[in-house]
Amino acid sequence: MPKSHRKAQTGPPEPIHRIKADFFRTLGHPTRVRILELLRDGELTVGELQTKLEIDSSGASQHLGAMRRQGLLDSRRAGTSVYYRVRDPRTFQLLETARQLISSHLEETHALLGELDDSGEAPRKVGTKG
Amino acid sequence: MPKSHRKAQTGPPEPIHRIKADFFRTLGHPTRVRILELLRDGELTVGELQTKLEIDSSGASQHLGAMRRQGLLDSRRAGTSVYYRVRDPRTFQLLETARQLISSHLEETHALLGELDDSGEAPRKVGTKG
DNA sequence: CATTAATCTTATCATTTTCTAAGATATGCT
DNA sequence: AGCATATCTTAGAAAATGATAAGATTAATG
Repeated sequence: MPKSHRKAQTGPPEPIHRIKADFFRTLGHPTRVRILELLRDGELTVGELQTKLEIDSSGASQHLGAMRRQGLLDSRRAGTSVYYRVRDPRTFQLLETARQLISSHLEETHALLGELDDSGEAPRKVGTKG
Repeated sequence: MPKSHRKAQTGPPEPIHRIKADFFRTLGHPTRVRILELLRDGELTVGELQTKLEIDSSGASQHLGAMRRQGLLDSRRAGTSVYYRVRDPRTFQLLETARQLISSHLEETHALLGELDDSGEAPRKVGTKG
């Protein structure tokens, strides 16, 4: 039915979906994904993470802070050091499911590349220019 | 050990983590999360999604395209309409795990709020200003 | 209290993402 | 072909995000 151009947003911005989107967006940075993987085997200090990630203290603090605010990480202080750890082990399950999804998409993509020589033409889906 | 400021990135930007981050970033928008939830019970046309989401065709196409490129969605054309569906059901498992993680964080946050009246002061974690 | 080490914060700028508007393509129909 | 509907693409403005640099806190130690 919708045919015309320009149609403005109307209702409230669906806060539930915004919360979920914020959660995923927090995971949407290579350094932050790496931090989670580094913390798979237990807690590490900011300094240790800094070294492994090869970033400065500002970057480390900012990324860690974002993930702590999002509830992904927990921290405790010991002297001048601060240890971070993953708060909920289900976070790793999430990462694993994501890995599977990405993996099967990559395989599919790879399979399609092979068909370029075989079955006549590229089996283009809608919107994929040939 | 690291004490000094400024330390530049050195090695390659870890493409594996970039790929994972891109995946999560694709999920990092309220409209895109909503699209996945709307497609939980099966495929819908762009026009149907447009109506339910109250967005214009440009926005719909852009979001759908991003998710199709990421391998989250699949599409098929039927006449002038295009039907979109979620490619892999594990995507819903991912959403469910995310929901659980968000939920338990919200509960924790809520519990902390309650303590403001009881146990003297706000039990501030590292870095939370009082 | 001064010093040092570790972490956090703020400000600014560059980059990326999203929104909006306009138009281009594709399909079906007469 | 000409027209209508649905979807996609592009371009530029606006908003959000990330990188960098400088400095502020916090805690331990002499």
